[in-house]
Amino acid sequence: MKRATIIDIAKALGVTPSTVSRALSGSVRVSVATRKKVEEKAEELGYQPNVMASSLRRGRSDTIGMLVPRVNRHFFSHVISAVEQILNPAGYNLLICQSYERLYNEKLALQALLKNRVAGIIMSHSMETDNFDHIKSITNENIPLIQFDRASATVAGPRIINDNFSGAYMAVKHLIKSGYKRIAHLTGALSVNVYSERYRGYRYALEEASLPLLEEYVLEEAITKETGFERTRQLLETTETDAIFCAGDFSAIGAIQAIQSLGMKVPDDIGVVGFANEPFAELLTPKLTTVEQNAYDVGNKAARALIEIIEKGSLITDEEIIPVRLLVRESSIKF
Amino acid sequence: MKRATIIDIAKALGVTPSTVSRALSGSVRVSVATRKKVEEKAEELGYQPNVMASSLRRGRSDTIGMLVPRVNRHFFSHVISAVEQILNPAGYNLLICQSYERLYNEKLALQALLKNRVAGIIMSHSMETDNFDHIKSITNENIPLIQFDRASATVAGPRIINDNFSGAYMAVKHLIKSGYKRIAHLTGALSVNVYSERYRGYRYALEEASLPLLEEYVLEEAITKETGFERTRQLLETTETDAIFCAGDFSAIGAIQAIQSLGMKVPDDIGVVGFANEPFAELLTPKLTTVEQNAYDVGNKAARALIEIIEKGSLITDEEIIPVRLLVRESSIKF
DNA sequence: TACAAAAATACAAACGTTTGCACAAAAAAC
DNA sequence: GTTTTTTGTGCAAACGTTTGTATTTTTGTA
Repeated sequence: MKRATIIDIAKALGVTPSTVSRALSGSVRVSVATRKKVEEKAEELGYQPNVMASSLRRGRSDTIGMLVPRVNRHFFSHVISAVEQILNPAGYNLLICQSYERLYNEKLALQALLKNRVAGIIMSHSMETDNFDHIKSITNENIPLIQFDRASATVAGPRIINDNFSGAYMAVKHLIKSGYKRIAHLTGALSVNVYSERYRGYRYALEEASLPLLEEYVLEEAITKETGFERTRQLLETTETDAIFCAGDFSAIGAIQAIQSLGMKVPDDIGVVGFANEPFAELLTPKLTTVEQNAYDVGNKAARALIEIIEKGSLITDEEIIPVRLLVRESSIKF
Repeated sequence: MKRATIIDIAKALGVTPSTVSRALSGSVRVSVATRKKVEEKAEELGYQPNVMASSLRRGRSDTIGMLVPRVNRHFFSHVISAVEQILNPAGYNLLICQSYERLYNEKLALQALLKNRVAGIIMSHSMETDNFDHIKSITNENIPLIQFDRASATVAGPRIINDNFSGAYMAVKHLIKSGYKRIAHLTGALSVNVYSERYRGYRYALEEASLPLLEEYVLEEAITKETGFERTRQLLETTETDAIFCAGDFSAIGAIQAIQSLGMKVPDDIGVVGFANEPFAELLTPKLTTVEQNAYDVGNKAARALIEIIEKGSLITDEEIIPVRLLVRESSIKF
């Protein structure tokens, strides 16, 4: 009834557990004959190595912790998939946690990863996170940490981030080129690098075109469909906005619905651009112009950087910026 | 530099590791005074229990394995969230794996979970899975297993599944009531319970209305947007279909696009109903009528059933059917 | 004050691996 | 044919907990 151990294999074969261990781990210090016998016996007994015992003895595990705000975001789920594609073949497996955008959950998850003695962590912090001490304590514990997308420069270690500045710049420049002049910006907490960078890109594009940067055109805390809707109605009732650059596709939906609810048309009356290229973006009417992020590259680079640190002990602390792409569709072209 | 252990705490306090262990685990056999001292010292040293050592000694872990086809499906991600809401407070954490709809990955993931000695598994199998031996071997190993959504009755243990039959029946009955008569069905592999049940509901609704069940109206392997598109074009070019019941929202998008690409209109010429209520369903034009599943209930029940088995050793093998809801929107009402 | 009962703590083994070191047997070198 | 080297195994300790049993200390009772 009990699960087979290397001791069972050893006994059955008349050798010692150490030999079995060496045989299974592919050590050179064991003859081909015994290795074969051990492998056969292991198969026969349905042996599955006990990773706890192994990790305990070796002082490290082959589990990588991955902490994201939510798994069901197009970007994050694709990063996860890319990370798995690198990590699994390299012999690691992923312990995936979600913060659900809450700082409290983020701290809890980090604790859980610590307790599980993960070999490293790949994370993107929550929207509420504006203090990074709990993340710094991870690197202080000497656990390799890679930040991606949402990342603080105050935390040591590599950061793999999207070119939020250029994405925003391209988006707003495109709106200007399309003839829009009073461009508002719906965004999230500016304490999050992602949003501050997009805001910077927005400002830069306006400056470049000598358009004024108006205080009342920039609305924080507008990142969900609901808040996007509310802020947009408010905006349209109090200002002369003719276009909205949203820092996310969800708020862009809200914006479009608000615009339509006021009897105006997208893109004829108001132009809209989103960010992230969620799957629904091209299904909306009008199809949403948005900025596509290269989730595959982000995950790939993050995973490789982590392996580099774990296996080579490199102490790299740099920022890798992954290019983004503006997808021009219908919501931003008026004729 | 090294991480603190209970031995360090014990030494610092002049007691034995066993006392520390009991103090931290809240055993009654330890005085309040020492418990307090231990807790303070633990805090001071930044002690984090080593779950590997603990699990190894106890012979079981507090990790639950969760295996789903993909995390970025509306339904699955919400089930995960519901499961976490039950399991985390109960002291368990989740090891989430994805099969990406491939049998090979599913087997690999199950192996990984076994090696990690998870205390139990909550899973929904891949679309490719038509043989369940690898899943049965889990229950043979005496690891508590809960199947949800996609589940085989040949595997022992509880199954928490959506009322696919009723959902399909309601959807098709609704189409019939709306005046559609030649209703086609786009679905997935009928070896998957989910699809066979939806097919059964479809047939039942047709029978009830004395409508003929036509061979050429039922198309398997049409579950993605792309295959939905192709099958629908093919369908419209060779038959007199006037409505399509899709076993998933993704194929419904494909169907709608195919219909529109042939110059026809939804719902006026062809009615469409989907299944799953993906977030984009209500954003489509026309808004997609679809069947909503109660992911929260599914996850909740699955998690509770698992805890029941782990902690009480119950040997329940039953099927819990979670009600679904038809969301009537625009794509299925012609005037 | 003595003694039993209860409470608190100590002891030691065990969980299943891995690995440095020792050692024997076989192969190679002289 | 002896010595040296190589190759394959065995021995035993260690990783950090938990827990049954033994032992000590405290409390309560006569």
